[in-house]
Amino acid sequence: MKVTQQDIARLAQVSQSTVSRVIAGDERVASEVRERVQSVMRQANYHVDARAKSFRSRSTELIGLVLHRPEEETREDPFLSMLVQGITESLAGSCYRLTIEQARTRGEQSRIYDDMLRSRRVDGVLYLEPEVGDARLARLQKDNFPIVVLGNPGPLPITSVDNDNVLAGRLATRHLIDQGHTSIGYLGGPEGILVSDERGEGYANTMREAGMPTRCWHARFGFHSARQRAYEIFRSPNPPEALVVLDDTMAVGVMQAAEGSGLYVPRDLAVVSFNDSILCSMVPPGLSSVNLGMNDMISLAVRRLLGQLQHPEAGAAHSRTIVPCELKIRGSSSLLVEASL
Amino acid sequence: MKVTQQDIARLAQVSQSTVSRVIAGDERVASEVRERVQSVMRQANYHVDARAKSFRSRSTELIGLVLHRPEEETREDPFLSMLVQGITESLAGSCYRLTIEQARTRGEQSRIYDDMLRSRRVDGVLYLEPEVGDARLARLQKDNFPIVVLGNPGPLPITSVDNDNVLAGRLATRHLIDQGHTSIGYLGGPEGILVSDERGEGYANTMREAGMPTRCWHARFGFHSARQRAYEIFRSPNPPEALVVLDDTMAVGVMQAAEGSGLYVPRDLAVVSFNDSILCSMVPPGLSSVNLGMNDMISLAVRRLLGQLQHPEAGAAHSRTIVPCELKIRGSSSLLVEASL
DNA sequence: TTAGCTCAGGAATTCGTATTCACGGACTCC
DNA sequence: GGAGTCCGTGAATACGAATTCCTGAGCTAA
Repeated sequence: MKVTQQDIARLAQVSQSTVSRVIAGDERVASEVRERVQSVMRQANYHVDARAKSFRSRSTELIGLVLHRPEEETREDPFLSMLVQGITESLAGSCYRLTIEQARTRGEQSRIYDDMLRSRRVDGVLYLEPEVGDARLARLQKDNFPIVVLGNPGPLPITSVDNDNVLAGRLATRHLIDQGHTSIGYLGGPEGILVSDERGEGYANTMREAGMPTRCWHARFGFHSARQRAYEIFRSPNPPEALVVLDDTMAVGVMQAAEGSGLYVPRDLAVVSFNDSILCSMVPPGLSSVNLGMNDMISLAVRRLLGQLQHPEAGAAHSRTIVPCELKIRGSSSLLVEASL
Repeated sequence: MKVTQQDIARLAQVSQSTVSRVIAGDERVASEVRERVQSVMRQANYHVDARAKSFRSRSTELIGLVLHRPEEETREDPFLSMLVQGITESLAGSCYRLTIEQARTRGEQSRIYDDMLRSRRVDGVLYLEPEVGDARLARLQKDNFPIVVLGNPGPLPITSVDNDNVLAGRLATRHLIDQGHTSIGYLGGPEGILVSDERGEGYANTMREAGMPTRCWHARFGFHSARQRAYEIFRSPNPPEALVVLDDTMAVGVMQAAEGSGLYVPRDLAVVSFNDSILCSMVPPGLSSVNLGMNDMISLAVRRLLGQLQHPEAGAAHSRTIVPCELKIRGSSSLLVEASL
């Protein structure tokens, strides 16, 4: 049988309101009464009913992480682990929990939107990599729903935490130019993916400024797809001698294709990618990668979201934070540092 | 202003009960009325209030994933991605969502237990890698709380999905013996971790049966810790010529330490590990690994849990499923397959 | 024809908590 | 010493949907 505040109240000879107050930590209840109630609660093994509480207080104490990629693409990608672990870690100490909402298709996006927002299944959301002109995002913002975008929110006045992907693309490209390369290509993700386009833009700008021709390829996300595309690139008439690659997972695929094609990294092919994940240290000769400060981004984004949840009235205000990025040079782009994984 | 069923009822000239019935898909409501109500709901942009619904129906439509490792250990480990993605994928189509509960410390375990179970914040849990004799697990079971253990539940009558870690340890060790190695060691995780002990047991049994001496080392989880420990191992007086390593992430650390110690894999050191994750294909010369059927385990476990949620009365019944495992041989343990990543 | 039955749908109740309002006593202040 | 204030507490209410109970109309069968 379910123990309720009513039961506790009866046993402790107080009213249900008082029990509720004790639980809420209301200062105004006499310490003698408080202790009596607490003792009864302990004895009766009472625990607040989360559902009733969330019904009454209009808060689920849940924040949603909205992903827009299908499982296949992120399965086994350490990026997701980093994200999830970073969020739960940042959430520790608050009353909030993380729930994951995966929007595979348009239809699912719509369902999730209704579920989360209109039904108020979560108190706020972390929105990852919105598409350009995401209508749902605009509506969320208009409804003043607590939301923080991890990435570029476009023109919308939404609080966001992002890294400067264009700059990151520049850093990577600049580094390869500094190494003396002139034939540098860019391997991005599927067309229309913002981060991919932005990094590609940084690449293209830098190349143009250096008076060098740009060459861009696209692949689907993930190791296998990148490896396959890289094989094609190396078989092409005039393969590049250096590649900027969208992310570490894909870059590892590229490096493997290079090896399979008889190219030595970094001598025959230099590679630089993005994220600076654990993979960079794992694969010889070490993968040069732009550290995008994801951990900082994540904890900042969570902090911003928690702030919004605590001060819902300050809804109009929004902020856009750009986390600095930094190139980590490893063996894949420079003979000098080959030993340092 | 919040739109409620009451509002819809007024607009559609019916009672609130009828609106509720329409939403629930009750057959007994006249199709004419049903359509009228549905049309009004659409126009008014009505959505069920998830909190009220969960309060009344006593279901949060949430399942919890209970992890027992601190963030540091799983951060960037593709294993967690696999887990999370597998679960959300298996959950697609059901009304349930995933929330993550990370139990870092004893105190947190207790808090989570109260939160999830006693407060009924989730409808059921997937319990990962319980510790031996986990008291909370016993209580959960006694309370007939929907739960499926991913791993070994010990002597408790709890539905579980597991792989045969002892057998997996045997397969790995047998393979190394078949390759002609005689000096084979085992590098496990922290002492007292069940999966690690079980795989080590399979290793030890097989070695004993072959009349070979066993040598076991321990390291903390993760790439860096394993790499460091491997360096120590290779510097020891009489280093092994083959190693069975607890998981892929750690094995990659071992292989890197081997390279750093001037040992060539597989010639000077053969390595076999567990999980058969994407990492195995990523690092040259390919990492031999026992595929533990994690994807099958995950989808099975979710299916079992959903079954329990649908038929709570069948609480007494429990099942223990062992997913088959299979050794994938790659370059790290055999010169013959060096080319196959 | 009428007792009995089916069925759509309305009225009322319920879930457990948080919160508002009200009250009586103790206290302060002029 | 009376008016106003503060404080601890209890009573009552609200939250929104699901569900139970009930009613009245239409139907069937004897």
